Amino acid sequence: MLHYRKGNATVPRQMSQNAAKTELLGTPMQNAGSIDFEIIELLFFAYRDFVSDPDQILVKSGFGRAHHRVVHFVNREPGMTVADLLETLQITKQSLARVLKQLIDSGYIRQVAGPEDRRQRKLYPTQAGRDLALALAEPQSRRIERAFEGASEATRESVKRFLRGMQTEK
Amino acid sequence: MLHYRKGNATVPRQMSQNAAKTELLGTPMQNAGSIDFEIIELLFFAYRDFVSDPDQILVKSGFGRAHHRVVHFVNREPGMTVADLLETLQITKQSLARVLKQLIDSGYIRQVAGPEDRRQRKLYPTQAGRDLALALAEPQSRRIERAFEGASEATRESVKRFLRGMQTEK
DNA sequence: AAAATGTGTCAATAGAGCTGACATATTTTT
DNA sequence: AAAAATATGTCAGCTCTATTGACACATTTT
Repeated sequence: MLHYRKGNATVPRQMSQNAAKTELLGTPMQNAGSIDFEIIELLFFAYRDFVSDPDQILVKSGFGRAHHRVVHFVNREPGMTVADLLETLQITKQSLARVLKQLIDSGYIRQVAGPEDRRQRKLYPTQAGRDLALALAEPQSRRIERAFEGASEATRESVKRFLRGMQTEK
Repeated sequence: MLHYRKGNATVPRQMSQNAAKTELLGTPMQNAGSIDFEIIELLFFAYRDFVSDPDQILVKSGFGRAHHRVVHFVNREPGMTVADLLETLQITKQSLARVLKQLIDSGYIRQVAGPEDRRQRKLYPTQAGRDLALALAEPQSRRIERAFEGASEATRESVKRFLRGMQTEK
């Protein structure tokens, strides 16, 4: 599954010519202390390709990955506040500010003062924002369906349970 | 599983007061065209927390996520070339250059001219590089083990199969 | 009245990535 | 031998995402 070429882990010249340079390691790192390197890499490759789909769409509108996250969660939970969004994305207010402003200026998201607490800025998608979120989710959904091809409902649940278990508990 | 507050999807004022502003959507995006938004979010949160462990270690040495990837793959496949690494990480040569240079200057990785093709720069970890890669993999491995807690071998295989299926085929 | 909260904004900075262009050494092809 | 291709390195300039710290404003809570 690794994308790089296997085998041919040639021992560097120094190791045979100069005994002092034993510091160079020619043996692949594996099975060290029961660490499963394969699944670590699988997660890396899976996620890398998973985000590549929306990334391609986003460059056309001049947006980036951060815009995707914001537009996704605001669509999933209309009325969420800026504080909710910061908590969800675990980024800082300043990081969010520019991205959110651009989405508001572009007409994908709007702010409404909270009905009870008027300090709050509740966030809602416009129809354009909803359309964008759906367009971004669609290729990701297709990729997931392909990965689950032929899988039972129990398998799907196992994968979801695993992914939930990967999260830091709060 | 969502980190943001559920419920209270209050309909914004405009929607009740001004019929012209129907553009604001108050309903959560879900079940649209059989898209499974939950697993999309699970992947996002799982990966976000998965990389947070090594990130915390790396800030201490002044390195970032890019250094992690490089040191990981060079340890997994000693003797890989710069071209192999670019292919694996799917980044450009220029992006890799700075990161690789820093790792070489810091003594974690060394370059050796290819024994057959002397244009090549084969990459090898030093012992310090191996130690770093292991230190970074360790908390990730613990997180994965926790997520697999009580899972059967078949479940582990199902998860791996799913992750493989998420990759773009080449 | 004072303190806390939710948000917005400013300035400065950093890490990671990009494109395009060009240089060098080496190997392969013609 | 000459030309083309390959592997790598490097330069300049750019973008996006994210950071910290500071401060301001309106509003709510104490």
